[in-house]
Amino acid sequence: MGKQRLFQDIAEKISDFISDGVFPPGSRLPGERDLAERFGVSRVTVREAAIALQAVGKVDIRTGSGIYVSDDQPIAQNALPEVSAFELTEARSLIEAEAAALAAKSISDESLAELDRLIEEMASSDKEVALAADREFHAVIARASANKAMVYTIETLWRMREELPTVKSSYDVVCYDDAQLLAKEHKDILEALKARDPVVARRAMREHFRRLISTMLDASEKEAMREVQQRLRASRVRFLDSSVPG
Amino acid sequence: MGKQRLFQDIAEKISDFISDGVFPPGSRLPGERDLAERFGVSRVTVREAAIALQAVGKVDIRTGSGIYVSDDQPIAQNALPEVSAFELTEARSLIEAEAAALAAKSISDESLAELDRLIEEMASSDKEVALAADREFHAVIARASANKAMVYTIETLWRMREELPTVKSSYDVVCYDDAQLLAKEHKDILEALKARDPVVARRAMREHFRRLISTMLDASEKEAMREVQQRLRASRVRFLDSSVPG
DNA sequence: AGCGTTAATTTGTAAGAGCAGTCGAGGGTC
DNA sequence: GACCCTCGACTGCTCTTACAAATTAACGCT
Repeated sequence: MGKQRLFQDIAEKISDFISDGVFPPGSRLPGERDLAERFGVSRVTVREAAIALQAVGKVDIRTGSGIYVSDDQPIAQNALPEVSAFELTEARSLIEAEAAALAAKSISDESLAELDRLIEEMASSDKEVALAADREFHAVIARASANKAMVYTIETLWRMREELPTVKSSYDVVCYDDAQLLAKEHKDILEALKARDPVVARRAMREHFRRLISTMLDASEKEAMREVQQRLRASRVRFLDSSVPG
Repeated sequence: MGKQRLFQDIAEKISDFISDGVFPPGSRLPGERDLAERFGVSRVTVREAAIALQAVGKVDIRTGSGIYVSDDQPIAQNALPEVSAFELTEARSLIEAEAAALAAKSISDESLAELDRLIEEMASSDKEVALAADREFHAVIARASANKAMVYTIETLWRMREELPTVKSSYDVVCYDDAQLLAKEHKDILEALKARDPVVARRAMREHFRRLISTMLDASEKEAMREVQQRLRASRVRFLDSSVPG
């Protein structure tokens, strides 16, 4: 793992210096020639490192002047936060339930047909296909809410589910151990949407995720230590007691 | 405007080729020497362009093998979507209401005191201070939900409110034209949290945003009417001018 | 046919040079 | 004294040449 490009090493070192406050935001760091000598590498390498850092917005290279640390350092805005599978599912439960409630009032017949098709696809034995169908099922409902902010939010939540390793493993364990139950929940949601009933749609979506959380908690309980068990159980009580808006 | 770095020119050209399908995702593009000759630049410059593209994820440079176009081209994942002020407010209404309901059950006394302080700060005549306090008020409640996914989501929604120009202007018009009403709504939310009542907290938060939406709609109605009037006035002037032959 | 070695290709890094843009010190003008 | 202009030092930008290291494909051997 230790053998990556040299210029990437240099880029990381410089980046660390910036993080550690050696080079404060707005300040100018030593010239290319100087840096090359300090790191014991060629100017080309320093330059490549600088360009890589510039491309991600950490520094700003000004011709004839120097390399400057960018003022707005929080470039990590697009980075996903470290959340637990439980937190993510709770958030999805609350947010997607509201999206479903919105969708119930304005969903088109085409979208309903699409959802029908996706439920069938989720029964596929191919995990990849089933997962994609699951994702699309929730995405269609999000779009049917006719609110682009909700769509974006729900997309981001799904990215967390797939891109955060710990979350992904938790979901993969839980999601497909009871396919029939999963299918029934999706059908319940679809029925509520077909009936154009926001209240039932919200409840169905919450129930879907409530069951997922429950299964997750059961799964973790088997492997977790005693104190961890208690914390999760407390969380479960808190969520299950949450009163649903009418 | 036309004088930027040469390697950036090359990077743009290559990027265009990728967008235009000349180099499909996954394909390997010509070697550095080859590209250098085609563009009439040195190999170093091609290399710098490639590194810049790699830093933003458009290509993948493999030692000893070549430069490959990345499979997942949608780099615009961190870009905020184009949402209207109305959509954003609706989404905030639904999501922050749930965060408030969660927070009601677990918020600490310290956080409640913090919220008290922030409400006072929002009364400041300095718009900057008031805005920062508003933001922090919602952020404190989000954190009190003890769900990092909710915190991140609400942070992102606030970023939309500040970074999308059209949304920002809408909010700036609406938010401070009735400071007393705004203060009362915030106090209502705080009271519900102090009472540890999730249902009332949710309702108060929804009411807060419902009123904002309502005010926004009124404002946009007035704006639309004003535009119509102006257009009519312009037409009248034009007509009067043109109907008087010299 | 399968497998290991070799050779060609490609990226990675180095060193050195000259060009062009930036910025400040110093001198000149009003 | 205040302003402007020139000039020179500094810095980034691009090119050339050269070699090292990694990968890949061809080749020959078993």
